Amino acid sequence: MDEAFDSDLLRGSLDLMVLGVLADGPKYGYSLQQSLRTASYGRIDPKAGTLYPLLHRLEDDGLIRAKWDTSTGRKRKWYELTAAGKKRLKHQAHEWYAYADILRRLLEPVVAPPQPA
Amino acid sequence: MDEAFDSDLLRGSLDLMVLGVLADGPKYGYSLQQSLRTASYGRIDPKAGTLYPLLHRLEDDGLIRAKWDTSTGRKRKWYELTAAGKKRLKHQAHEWYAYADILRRLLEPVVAPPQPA
DNA sequence: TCCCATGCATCGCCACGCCATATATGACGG
DNA sequence: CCGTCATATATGGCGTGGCGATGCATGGGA
Repeated sequence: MDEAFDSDLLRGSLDLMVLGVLADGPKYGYSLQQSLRTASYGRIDPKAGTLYPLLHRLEDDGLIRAKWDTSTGRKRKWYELTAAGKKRLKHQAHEWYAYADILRRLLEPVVAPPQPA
Repeated sequence: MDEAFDSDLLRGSLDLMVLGVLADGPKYGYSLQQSLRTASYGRIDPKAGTLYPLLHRLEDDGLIRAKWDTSTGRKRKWYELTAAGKKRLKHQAHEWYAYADILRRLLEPVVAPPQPA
C-alpha cells in the first residue's frame, strides 16, 4: 500500500487544495482534513498542526471567511471562500497547471507516464 | 510576461527536475541551471545558492557522481546519474505523476484546465 | 582595460509542514 | 457509570530547503 507523499510536495500546493475543496461548499477544519484524505486515497493527510495555522493564514489574507457554529456541543468553525479566495483559486490553479505541464514535458522523455493515452 | 513560479512549488520537485535533466546526459551546475530555465520558458530558474547545495546533497546521497574538468581555464564540475540516481528518478517521477493526478482531479471540477482534450 | 557572463561555493533568513502537547465534548462499550 | 476513543480546535518548537547576499576567479568582447 502506498503511503503519504513527501511533505515537501505539499509546499506550494496545499493552499490550493484547501481552496479547491472549499469551492465545493463550506467546510470546517476537521471535515476539510477528511475531504483531502479521501480525495487523495489517503495519500494526502495534512496534520492538524499544519491545517489550522494554514486556515488562519488564509483568513488573514481575506481568502476565506470563518463562522463559529456553537449550536451544538461540538464547536465547529466553518470556512467558506470569499470573492478574493475564488479569484486566487483560479489563478493558483492555472499556475499549477502550467507548472505541472512543464514538469511533465521534462519527464516524459525519460520516464514514461502511467497511462499515456 | 509571466514571471517565476512561487518558490514553494519547487520544494519537493526540484530534485526531480535536476535528475530528469541529467538523464539526458552529464551536465555541470551552471549549464544545468540554463537547461532548467530554457526547458521552462524562463519560469523555473533556481538560484546558485539553491542549485549548488542541492547538487551536493544529491551527491552525498549517491544519486549523482561528480567529476572536475580542469582541462580548460574554466573549472567545471560535471555531474552524471548513478544507478541509484536513475532508480530514484523513476520512483520520484511516478510519485509526481500520482500527486499531480490527484490534484488535477481535485481541481478539474472547480477550475477548468487549459486544454481539456 | 574594464566590465560582464561564466562558474563554483557558503551563510543567514524565512516560510511552512511536522510532531508534541493542550483542552473539551460526544459516543460507545463494558 | 466510567473509561477510552473519535471529534474538534489551537499553539509552540524543530527541521528543511529555496532565496538573497556575498565572495572569488577566469574568459571574452567592447
